[in-house]
Amino acid sequence: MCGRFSLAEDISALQQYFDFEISEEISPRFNIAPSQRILTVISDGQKRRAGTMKWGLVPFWAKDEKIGYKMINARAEGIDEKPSFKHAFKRRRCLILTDGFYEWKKQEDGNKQPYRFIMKDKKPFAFAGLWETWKKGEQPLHSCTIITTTPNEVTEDVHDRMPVILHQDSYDLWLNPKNDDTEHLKSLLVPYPAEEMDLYPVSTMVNSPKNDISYILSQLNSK
DNA sequence: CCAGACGTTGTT
DNA sequence: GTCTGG
DNA sequence: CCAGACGTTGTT
DNA sequence: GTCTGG
Repeated sequence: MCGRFSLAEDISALQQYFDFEISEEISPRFNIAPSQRILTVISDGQKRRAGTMKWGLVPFWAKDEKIGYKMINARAEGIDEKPSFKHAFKRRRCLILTDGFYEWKKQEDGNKQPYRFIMKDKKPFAFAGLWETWKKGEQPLHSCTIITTTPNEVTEDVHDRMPVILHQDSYDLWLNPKNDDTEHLKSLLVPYPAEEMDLYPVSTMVNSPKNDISYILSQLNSK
């Protein structure tokens, strides 16, 4: 996991829900893939600031930004010890905003069936992420990664990993750049309660008129 | 010591 | 930058 | 992560 | 099978 997710909400609703300031335009998408720019929230120590970052962490020491293609996920286990993640874990944690994510289940006939995971209350939510700044010539590149953990009772039938989803009351703790309580931070990186989540199969994940945001929303509303 | 990797998921 | 493997 | 290509010749 | 692009 977590290779794909979505962001179908309109920005003002997200802004109200997550309480951040933003100066960028973002567009809703039903299927966000690695290497694309995704909506993140960080803390400057005072306020929550939102902006886009490229999905695929490029550590500050990287010589080649292509390394980001291998850094789309970070396992929660040992995240504070891995050379690629330890710096970001200590100082650069972020939220990654979403309203659903996808996992593929391998069926007996060999085909893969995509499933969409959402909250039962259909509200947006946030993955725990890390971010970095990398100097690309003159232009700094901001990139990020999504942290994964073991599955809960809803996701385990489809996949053996799931993204770390944070509770609203732990956002500030996670984002605070001055928080260096490693054990406490790591204690947040656990599976989200299955009781609050829901899933349903989706027909296909290719770009098509049937897979735009209105289609996804109509599926949500018909449940 | 230097050189080279630094990651995850899933194996048609 | 920092760790691992040789 | 999945989906889709996996090639060359010859050039708008 | 393996790499690339999204």
